Amino acid sequence: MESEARERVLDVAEQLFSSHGYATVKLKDIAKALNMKQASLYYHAPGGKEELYFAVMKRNMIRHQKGLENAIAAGNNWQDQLKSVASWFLSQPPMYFSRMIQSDLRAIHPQQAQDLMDTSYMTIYRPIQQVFVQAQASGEMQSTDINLITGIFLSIVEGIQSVPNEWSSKTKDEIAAEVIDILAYGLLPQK
Amino acid sequence: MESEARERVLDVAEQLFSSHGYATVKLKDIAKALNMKQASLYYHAPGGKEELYFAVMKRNMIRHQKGLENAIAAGNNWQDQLKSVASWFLSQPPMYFSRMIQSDLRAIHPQQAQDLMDTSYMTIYRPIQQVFVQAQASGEMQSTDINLITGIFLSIVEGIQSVPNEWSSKTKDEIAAEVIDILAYGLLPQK
DNA sequence: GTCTATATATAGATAGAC
DNA sequence: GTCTATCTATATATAGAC
Repeated sequence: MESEARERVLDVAEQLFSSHGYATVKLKDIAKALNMKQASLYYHAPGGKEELYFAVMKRNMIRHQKGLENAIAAGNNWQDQLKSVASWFLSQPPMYFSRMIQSDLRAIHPQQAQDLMDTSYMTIYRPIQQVFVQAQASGEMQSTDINLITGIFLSIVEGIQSVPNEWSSKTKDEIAAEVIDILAYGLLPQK
Repeated sequence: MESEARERVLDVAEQLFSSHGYATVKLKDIAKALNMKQASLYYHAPGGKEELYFAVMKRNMIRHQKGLENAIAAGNNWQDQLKSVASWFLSQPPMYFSRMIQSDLRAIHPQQAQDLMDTSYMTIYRPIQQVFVQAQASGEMQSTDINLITGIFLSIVEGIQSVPNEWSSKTKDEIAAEVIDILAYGLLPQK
């Protein structure tokens, strides 16, 4: 049971850690965004920076699990499911998967890093992978390398997250739909 | 004119900074990979960490400019050009563009950050963008949002960089070719 | 719950011997 | 060119007042 105040701390920490990474974000930055002093954070997060990061990411992943479940259930074919999944991601603090793996997890204890790797696999990677598995099993999609296309999809979503708003008058949802249409014409069975 | 020894320092620093980011990599890590002590780095890089990062990234981008130029010249149609471009990237230390922008450049002086942004635009983004511009102008590709598709392509290449080798028995070049084929069937003019 | 003050740890940078 | 020793700066963490 998390207190209201701790939730607020986690929210701000999540936004910053997600956007800029573990090492780049200082406790002072988080405190500043909350209009408090660095030391005050230890009331809400007695375990310090590393535990705060761990708690933030764990909560993030559990939320994604539910969000993705709903998103996938909302679509009747894989294109709609992926558009819905993309919308979900774009409604959340940006998730830079590759940076998490290549940078952030290297800076924390290996056991906690492994935990987050396993958790992200179960909560994020696997649900999306299953969309592709089912789409192929039912013949709605060409046979391609499942892990490859899952990874590519996640990369693309990450890419959309970081597209500057000035580059386009489109909303990110519109961009996502456009990209998935591009993917679709290549992935659909030959007509 | 860079000395042989400084080149070696830049090589190692580039590998580490590119893979894990500015804030995560400590001067001690770079020194260790070179079998020397942290303080010894200052002989080769008197400007310290920030200038080392700047020099490394600048050199990286200039090398990419030449590599991309050759890669693009090697292909007769946009698919071959992109495969060649992807091969080039995959032969280089991984370049995580979004992390550079979202994390690394925030940690250095704004003026140097702006310089690297501008340089990366000219040396990396623009050459790839031109592949799409020309492909569309000549009718070999459907009309789509140029900046969008350029960004997506870069995201995908980044994604391939970080695909663990165990996931697939394919080489990264094979993976890249496969992905571009997927893109192609969606991007080619309707038949 | 948040503060000031401060302790501790880590990282970056400098001086000078070899 | 690289080392040891050390200084300084920054960041994390703790203590205790309010």
